[in-house]
Amino acid sequence: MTAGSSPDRYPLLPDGSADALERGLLDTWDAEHLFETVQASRAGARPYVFFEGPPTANGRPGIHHVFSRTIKDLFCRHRAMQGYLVPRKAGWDTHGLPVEIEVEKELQREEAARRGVDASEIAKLGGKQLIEQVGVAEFNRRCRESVWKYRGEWEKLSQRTAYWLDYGSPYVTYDNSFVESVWWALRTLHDKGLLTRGHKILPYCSRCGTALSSHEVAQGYEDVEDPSVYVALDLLDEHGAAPAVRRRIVVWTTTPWTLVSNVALAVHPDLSYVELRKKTGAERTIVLAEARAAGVLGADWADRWEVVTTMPGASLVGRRYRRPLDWVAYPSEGRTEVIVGEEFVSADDGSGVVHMAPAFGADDYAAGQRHGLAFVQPVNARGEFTDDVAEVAGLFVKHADARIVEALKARDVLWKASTFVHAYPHCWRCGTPLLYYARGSWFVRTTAVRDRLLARNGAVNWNPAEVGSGRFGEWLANNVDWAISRDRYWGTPLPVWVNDADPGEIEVIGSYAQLAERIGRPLPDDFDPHKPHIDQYTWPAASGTGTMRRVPEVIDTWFDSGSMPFAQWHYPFENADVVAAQYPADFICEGVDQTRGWFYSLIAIATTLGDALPNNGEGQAAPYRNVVVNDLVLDAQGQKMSKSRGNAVDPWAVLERHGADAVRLFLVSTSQVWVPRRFDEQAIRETAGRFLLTLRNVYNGIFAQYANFGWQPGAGDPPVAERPALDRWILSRLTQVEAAANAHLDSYDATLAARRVMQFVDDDVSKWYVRLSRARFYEVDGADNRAAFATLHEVLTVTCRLLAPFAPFVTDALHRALTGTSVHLASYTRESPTPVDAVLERAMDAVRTLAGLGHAARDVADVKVRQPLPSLQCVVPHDVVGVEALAGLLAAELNVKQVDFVTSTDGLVSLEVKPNFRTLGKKFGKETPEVAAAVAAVAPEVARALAGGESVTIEAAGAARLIAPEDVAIIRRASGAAVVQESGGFGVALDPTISDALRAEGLAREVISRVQRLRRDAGLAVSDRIVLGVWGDAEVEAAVAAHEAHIAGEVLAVQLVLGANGTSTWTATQGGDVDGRAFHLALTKEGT
RNA sequence: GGGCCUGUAGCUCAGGUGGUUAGAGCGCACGCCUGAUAAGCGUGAGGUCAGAGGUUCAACUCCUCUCAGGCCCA
Repeated sequence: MTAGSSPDRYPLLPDGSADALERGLLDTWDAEHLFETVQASRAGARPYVFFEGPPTANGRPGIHHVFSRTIKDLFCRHRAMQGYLVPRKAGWDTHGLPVEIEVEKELQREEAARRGVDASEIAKLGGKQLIEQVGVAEFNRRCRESVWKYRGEWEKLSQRTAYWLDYGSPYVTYDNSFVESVWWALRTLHDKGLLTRGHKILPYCSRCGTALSSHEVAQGYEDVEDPSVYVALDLLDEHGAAPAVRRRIVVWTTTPWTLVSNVALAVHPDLSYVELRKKTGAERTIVLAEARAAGVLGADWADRWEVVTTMPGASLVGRRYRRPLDWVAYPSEGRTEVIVGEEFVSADDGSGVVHMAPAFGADDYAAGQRHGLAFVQPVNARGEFTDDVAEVAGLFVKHADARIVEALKARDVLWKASTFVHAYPHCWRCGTPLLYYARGSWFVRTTAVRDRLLARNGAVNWNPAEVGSGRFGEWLANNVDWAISRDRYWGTPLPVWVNDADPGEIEVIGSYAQLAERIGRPLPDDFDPHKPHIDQYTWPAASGTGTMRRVPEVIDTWFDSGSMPFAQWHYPFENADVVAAQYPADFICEGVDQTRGWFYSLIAIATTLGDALPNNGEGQAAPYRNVVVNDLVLDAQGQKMSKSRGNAVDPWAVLERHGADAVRLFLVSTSQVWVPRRFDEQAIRETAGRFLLTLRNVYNGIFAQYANFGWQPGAGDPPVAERPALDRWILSRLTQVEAAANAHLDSYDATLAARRVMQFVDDDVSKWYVRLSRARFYEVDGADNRAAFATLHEVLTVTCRLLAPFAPFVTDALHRALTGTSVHLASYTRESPTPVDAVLERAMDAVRTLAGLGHAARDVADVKVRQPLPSLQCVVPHDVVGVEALAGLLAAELNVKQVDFVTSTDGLVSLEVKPNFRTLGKKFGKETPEVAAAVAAVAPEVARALAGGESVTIEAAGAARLIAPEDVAIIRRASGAAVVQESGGFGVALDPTISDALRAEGLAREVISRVQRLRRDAGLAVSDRIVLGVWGDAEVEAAVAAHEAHIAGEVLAVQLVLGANGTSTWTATQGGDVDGRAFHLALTKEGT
């Protein structure tokens, strides 16, 4: 052992927790401005454009955020290491209902405290009242504030998990500049005729006077008892007149009040319908779905009814009928009292005939659009019938059900009425049953560009591909116009001004300058485009009469986030050059829940804007070229995490226990990111944690500990070609792994990339290279030692780079220790990696297989590895070459004196012929099994011929068959008296004979082993020299004497005292025995 | 009701173009090593490949249906 010249040239990683190591590095990065340095070092390089999907900061970030941010970060890091400039502008989504709800709850609590009642009491008042009570200005002021409630925590968590993002100049969707860009987009859409007015059916709370989002609706389902009413409506003949014999069609509804607004019936065109006549009754008949006859008429219906005809629903389509109630006049426009065909009609309940009221159901409305049906809406915003319906005017619709049922009975259209229990949505605030209700809305006419949406989507590289073609593609193919207006307060105001005297006269404002021009004066310095301030801006209509006033709505917050590619740069008012360079994105990544969210809003806006954006003309791709979609993070039991279940994981606690590296590595490597993954801390420890420990051990325990005795990279290191096979092998493997990881990341497969590198470190580096090379690290100055250090240094350094995107902390610590520089400034791949030696890799594979078999043979022979054995004979498949050169490694690994590779000509080998079904199947088809059986049973000389590469003819299945060498695999079997193990064409035969000399050698090794343990127990350093004493059993003493020099060299003994315990005072002594032979060991540290 | 995903060992996952002993890690059992040591390594036992049909000489793999779980939509 050479004395160390600079003991801390390679500093050991500290023993503390991963958390401590990572926090230390964060401080270092901070002090070095590492992120800024990386960005600056890539200035002028080709950009790799990343768009950050903006989170809302009014909720705490969870572990699933760590997940998607890890993926975003790792691809950005990889591309940066490849030399790209990767812009990483942070962003915040600041508008919208979630923010309003937070503030609303806050207001409810305050109001409750003021009145001294429970907050739930206040909630029943309805949201709008409370908001209007404090005033929209104050409400929006609070929303603006509320958005930032958790901003600090988001930034801290991002920083802690090494999600590098430029938080210095984020885009904020409520900023005036952002809003102005959104206005520009809306104005542009309007100029293209793509922004229009229409209706949309929304779940609506008549008490709160507001529509609810699907998320809110989902919170409010309750089981309630509702009417179940069947009506039988007269079918008319071809001329629209009532036929002589009454024919009626049976219709089911659970909302009788909507029958007032009935305009059509729907049947399923492919469903079978029957016309039935009562066996004992008059001529009149009824029509309903065949499958529902039993449900509607009773299980014994066939006893009482006879089938007149059976027909598909399609033949009912177009028929006229008479509506159940004629309380409202039909408008002049649109078809009425007609049967239409609709796929959504089911035969699972009801009568298979659905009543259509387009103002009160989403299906109904869509059907109304498709079939040009009339639109009847005799219900006001409070949920009451209007004065147009004298019979029930002023009544809340649900309360009118009873009166309506009475009227149906009186008109002889009621078939039967009962009640049933089902889940129905209620307002989560006040408990009022929701109505599906048509509201006036503004739409982006995405249906007008559906083909272009599909074409652009087709050009996107989706990961996984199914999301693009399936979930997202289906959604686009069935796309309906995007309703972008919201009757809310906190959002980008819809920049539409309408003449209060003529709703047909509208103007869409596309910039603040244009607004100032309209009102004829500059906007104030503190101009705020939000409600209510914006609503004060009015001007006389151009037509001469009336005033232009802004419509009350704000827009869907998804329109904000979908506008970020240009709005984050205040395009087109500023930064046209930046947008030209950074649009579209090369890469975005979000969760699957964003298919209808951000993925959609980005592509919808980009497609409708078309060449108003740079690089976005006809035929261009989507605003993103590559997407990675991640799935949910579930708990350890596979359950969705949620606050209510109490199984949500606190990311901070997890990071503290395992460190960000382990968490990131676990999340990415455990399964493909688009598969839901279970978050199990036990699993983190066992997989990522263990892996990182191995990596650290290789550095701390092997490399650094011994390199600090004096090795450093230099001219004295042998060139790779002159290093031992083991070194050349691991370097060849390294080159393969480097290329594979890089290629996987290039194709957005982070999981395979991570697994490939992890497997390399664990299997190739730790389990094989380091284990077999350990002794080479005990000295630093020989050529072989230098080769080992140089090789491991290269392996570790490159491995750090390959892992840096996944585990940015520990790889940086190691890379700095190895090279003095940050891994994040390094290049992901080397310019001139070691060439791959495929033959050597194959041979090493064979050796590893043989080593496994050898260990198994030792197990069977029950001889421990410490006991040398005379010989091992090996057989390998004939196409494995170069193994002989590695015989030494195998001999050392298995502790045998001699390793031989035997061939088929040797008597020790028998041949087995294994049919190759792949080629035989092609030649012999149905007869394959018989031919294969004959092939397997050929005589030894035939087998030998095949092994020699000759074709042979054999008799099989009643004919002569020509069998070529490629039709078989030859398995060589070692045979003889030795212990034989074999697998897949590899085999070993171990000679278990232990001669006296071998036994002595085994004893000597036993002694060495025990002395080493004693050294360690006595607390000696690995380089301490000792005086060693051995006495006891004669055979042991003889063995030690015979191998004295070797033992002394291994245990660093400067003197070996044999056969007497003498009078020395030993530092440490130990008694023991081997196979019943007792002896004593004693040692003293030199110089004491 | 529709779309998509998933179902392989106790657990977590691999298994181009169909080919006859279905693999790995963890865990478990047994053992090795003792100069990575609160580390390292080996061997082994564990599977009707969710189920049922079909195509084929041959199905974990292709097709159809069913079941279970998940996500999204209605």
